[in-house]
Amino acid sequence: MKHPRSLSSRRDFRRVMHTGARKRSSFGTFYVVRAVEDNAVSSLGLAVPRRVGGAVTRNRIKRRLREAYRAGAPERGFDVVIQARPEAAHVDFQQLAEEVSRLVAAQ
RNA sequence: GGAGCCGGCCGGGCGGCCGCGGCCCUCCUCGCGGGGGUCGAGGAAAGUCCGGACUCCACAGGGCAGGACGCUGGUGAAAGUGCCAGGCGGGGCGACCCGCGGAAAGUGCAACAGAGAGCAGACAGCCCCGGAGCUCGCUCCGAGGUGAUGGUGAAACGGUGAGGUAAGAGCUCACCAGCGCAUCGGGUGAUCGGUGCGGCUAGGCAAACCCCGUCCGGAGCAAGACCAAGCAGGAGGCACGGGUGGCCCGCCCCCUCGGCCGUAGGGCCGGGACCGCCUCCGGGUAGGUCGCACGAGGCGAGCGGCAACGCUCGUCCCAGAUGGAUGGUCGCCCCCGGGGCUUUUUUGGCUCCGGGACAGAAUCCGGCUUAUAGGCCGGCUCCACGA
RNA sequence: GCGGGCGUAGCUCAAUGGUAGAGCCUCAGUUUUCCAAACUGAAAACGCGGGUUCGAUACCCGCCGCCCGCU
Repeated sequence: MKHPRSLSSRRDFRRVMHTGARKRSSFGTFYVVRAVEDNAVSSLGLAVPRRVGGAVTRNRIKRRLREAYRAGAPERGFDVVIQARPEAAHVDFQQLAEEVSRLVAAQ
């Protein structure tokens, strides 16, 4: 399975965060919305604020979340924003991947 | 064996599986595709404290203001404590470490204590003179002398000795320390050593104002260049061509159109808008390419130099993302800590659990500073013991 | 990337080279039947580490934290 596209523009972030379904987990808040076209490649936006750590841990969180998404979440049809919390750096990867798949697929 | 000083280096390794970014090659069903190869974070990539390269502001001068720096000589493209070597002063038993223009240009500052704190000062004390008293080794009163003694303070206007004196005092002398001038010698120099003379003392703080010397234009790769796409302008002010940057001065240079003159550089005359800048409101776009990865470059030899470093030769090509790649996960080994077992101690073996730092390139480079688990190497000092 | 400002009692702020102060808060006492108010008293601080100075909250240097601009 391939990695999802990355969201970049402020506009896209706003769209997903305002119109999407909000779900919480121990390591972050999820915003999930159906993509405009059903078989478009899914998009993933990662919001990792400065307060969770330095550049190293923030990058690490983003990499782990991307990998966790790739491991099981739908390849097509969803736009997702994950707002990370400091716990995301320490959560077991197995648990992280299951949580991401479950919360996205539940939509 | 213990304690310590200085310098340099590394900063997990190997292998599966699944992935990411750049470049090259290749295949086809040509696309937002497949395959192969290759490269892919750091010693600090960090903080942004200095300095440069580079780009734009069209370009150089003088003065003022402002800022930075400050022993000497090297080195380096440059630089606040860049680095190396040296000088002087201070600290430490020592290896070593820390500091560095000027206080006899001027202004200013010093709480409390203390008699007195900046051309210093009589509280006690000491001494002399006059008077009075007396138990006649003194006491009291008055006028003076004195910076040797006490006490205060961070700091009290050289130290020791002798002479001198009523008591004292650089008052005089000798030596020492320190200062100035002259001079000799060593050193490129900071400065060191010596000789002579002078006057006897000139305090501290410039990370207080300041003085002297040296240096400094501004902005920053979101610089800047090109391409593409796209909308809708309005109000006010400034200027009446622009340029100079914080200010001033003088000077110089550059636009366009028409006409005339000149071989030409250019000159003269006349005209000058589209437009420009600033502030506010409103609208559009925030895509691509270049800059952008060969450089004050890395590594290894040789030579020169005490060294920093330089020169020559050989060899290598070594990240270029753009919401931002260099990862996720598993196994083995290594290191550290803890528990259990093994025959007791030391050494060791087996097994289980936990941990392995600080930290992520964004134009590039040279420094500085700060963070950092654990480990390696080299040089040196002091103490104790032994030979 | 470039630049600026601020860290002082629990909170909001002063003082600027010598002893750090005010208001609110807290605690104790007086007063009151009790509470409040009032009065009296007390506790409590210069972000951290070096340096300059006799002496630093202030001056200089380096860190740490927070806030704000410009592009």
